[in-house]
Amino acid sequence: MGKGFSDKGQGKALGEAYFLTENVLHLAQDLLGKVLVTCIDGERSAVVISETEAYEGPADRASHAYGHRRTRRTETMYLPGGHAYVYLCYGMHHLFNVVSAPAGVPHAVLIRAGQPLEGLPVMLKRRKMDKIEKRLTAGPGSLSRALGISTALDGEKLNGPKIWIEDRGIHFAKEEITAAPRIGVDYAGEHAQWPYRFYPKDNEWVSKR
DNA sequence: AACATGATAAACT
DNA sequence: GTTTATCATGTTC
Repeated sequence: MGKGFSDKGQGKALGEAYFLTENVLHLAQDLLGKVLVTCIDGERSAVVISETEAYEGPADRASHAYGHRRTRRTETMYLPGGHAYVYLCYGMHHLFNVVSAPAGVPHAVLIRAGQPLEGLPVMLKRRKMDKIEKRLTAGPGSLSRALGISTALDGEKLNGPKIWIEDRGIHFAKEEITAAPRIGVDYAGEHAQWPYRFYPKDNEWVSKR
């Protein structure tokens, strides 16, 4: 069951300024409820963001940019906020991150799950599914697959025409958000326990409780 | 060799 | 229904 979010009201695409904050923990929480829209090969789809993880660049052992590491892959994270960082994980999953903070500060927010909002038929087709279930858009790999996001979008600006984020007025207060350790970052030692993963309390469109 | 995962199957409660 | 194990897969370091 959904919360019955309307898909009628068109929102306004968020501009670059929104993504320039260095407070990536706040941004990760503020992105909950925002609408992630893609238009790939003319096929449009959108979800309400329902699970995020903050990666605090240089200070965060779980981040690809820990210690200001610069490689061909991580170069995207050093772009100014408002770009897409998409990389291949485990050889098959295209994980989508929102680059944040000013140029040179490699913070990012991993988008882990969303609630389907627009383009359900094309999302089902991309996922090779025939009916809607939670796993359609839960988990970063599944979400990207449903939205048609691939590493072809790495470094793309989040102001369209292929991918952008809208504010349609859905917002969660801090008390409505659960903070928990991030998934799949055990290699990061103590940093793996940091509560940098966020989702709205009682939201069912979350990859793991 | 490691990796910010997901699908599946088998063996549980 | 839930937990647990296994493995597919390819880029990066």
